[in-house]
Amino acid sequence: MTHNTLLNVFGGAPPHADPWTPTANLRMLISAKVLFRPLRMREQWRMSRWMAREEGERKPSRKQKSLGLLCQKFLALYPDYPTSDTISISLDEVSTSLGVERRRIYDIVNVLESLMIVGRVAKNQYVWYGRRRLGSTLAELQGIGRQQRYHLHMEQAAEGGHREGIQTHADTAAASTRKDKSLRIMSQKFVMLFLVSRTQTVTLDVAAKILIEESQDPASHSKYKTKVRRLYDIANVLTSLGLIKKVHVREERGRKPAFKWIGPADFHSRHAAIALPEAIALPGDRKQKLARHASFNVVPTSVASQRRVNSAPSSPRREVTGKESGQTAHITTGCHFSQMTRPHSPLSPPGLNSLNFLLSAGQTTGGLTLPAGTLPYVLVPSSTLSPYPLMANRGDANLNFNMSTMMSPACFVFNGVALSLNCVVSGPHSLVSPPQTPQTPKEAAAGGGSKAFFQTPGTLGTATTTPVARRRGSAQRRLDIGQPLTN
DNA sequence: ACCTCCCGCCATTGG
DNA sequence: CCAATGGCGGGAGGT
Repeated sequence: MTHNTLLNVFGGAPPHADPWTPTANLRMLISAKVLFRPLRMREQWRMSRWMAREEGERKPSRKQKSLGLLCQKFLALYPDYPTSDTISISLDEVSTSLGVERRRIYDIVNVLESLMIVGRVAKNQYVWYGRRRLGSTLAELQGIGRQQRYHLHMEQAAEGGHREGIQTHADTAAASTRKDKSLRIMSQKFVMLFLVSRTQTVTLDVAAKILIEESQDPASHSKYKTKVRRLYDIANVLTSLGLIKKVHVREERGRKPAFKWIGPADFHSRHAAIALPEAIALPGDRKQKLARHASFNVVPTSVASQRRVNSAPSSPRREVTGKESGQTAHITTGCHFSQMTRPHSPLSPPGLNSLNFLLSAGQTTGGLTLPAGTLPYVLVPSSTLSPYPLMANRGDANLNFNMSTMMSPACFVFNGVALSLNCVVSGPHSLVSPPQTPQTPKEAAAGGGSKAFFQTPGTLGTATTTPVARRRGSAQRRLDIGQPLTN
């Protein structure tokens, strides 16, 4: 059974072949919704109960409606390891298909998104990544968790310790006006706790305390109960993902509800490509300056040498240049500009914090297809860029390349600053079509050599690189992400 | 009686 | 302005 099949069942026909609503009454519920749209949900619910009773049917029982169960149904609709990132999810269809209120889908999707099992693409539209990125996501969360010293937080919270004790790195998260104590964020933090814990066990109690403690919103400091409720929700989804399981921890005062990590523990081996040397840590001060206008230059090197490049001062280096500041930093594997679409995700703190151009060989790609709205991957067909068949960012759904910004003259905006991101690839293999596009003055000033760019023909859904005529020699080619497009 | 946590109201957001 | 999101906590089911 292919994705297509699933998708067809999913998107196409009316919801009657729905495996999750075996009983007629649910179906009726659904049609009732359509007919009586103006009715309040509560009444609809009562109505469905009534109908069920009338038909002498099994009442659902609260348990059978748990988020966890619902999540399992959701997961069952898609492959764990899809071969491409082209499976799209429509919340409408899912909620109809699973026969639940839309609100519930948001709960699930939010925690799935926090683990990059799905990615938000647009309104009512997500992409399914499955577990393909799970390893790297977990690794990243673990890294952040350590960096944030979450293990210390845990010890502290465990003994009902004081508050505000530990320095959570310069949290420059100023003006975080956002109501982002969201499920997404909570979920990521919750997971971090497991990944950082020696025993890989986390009590809801401790988790809740930490979450409250971190919440910079003083108003939420007294909402322990609410936090716990949310944690249960998250835990249910994580459980259905097979990442954690419920347990109890012994304590002098009896047992406390807790969860234990039973998911993958070795994130490193898998997906070697993604595990390549990454992030260059630019010295603090430079970050800002570089962020004003980052330009990433990639100089040809044999693929082989790339693997060890991180330590050896091998051939021509890839480098990052802050155009306006005139500063240059050398990097190893490449870069990835990370910024989030969604505010304050622990996964990618705002800022130019890491750059990853994955230049590993052997990646399979055709043209590239981008989910409308984001650019999680920048894939360059190996046929046109043989030494560098794949350029990808971290698979970070938060990466802030979205088509609309790409199409604006401003290129793309980062922290309110318009930027252009250039990846210059030189050598005989790098080929991309030169733009027939007039460039902004600024652009012109910045560049040298012919420009190539990602076209986004027609729809916002695709970007392609087109091979350019014969290229030879050491001519430099540049690949600009964020060029204004023609039209 | 305490642990879970579903349900849906309604404030926010985003388009 | 309206639809899509999703914070939030009352109160009911489960044990």
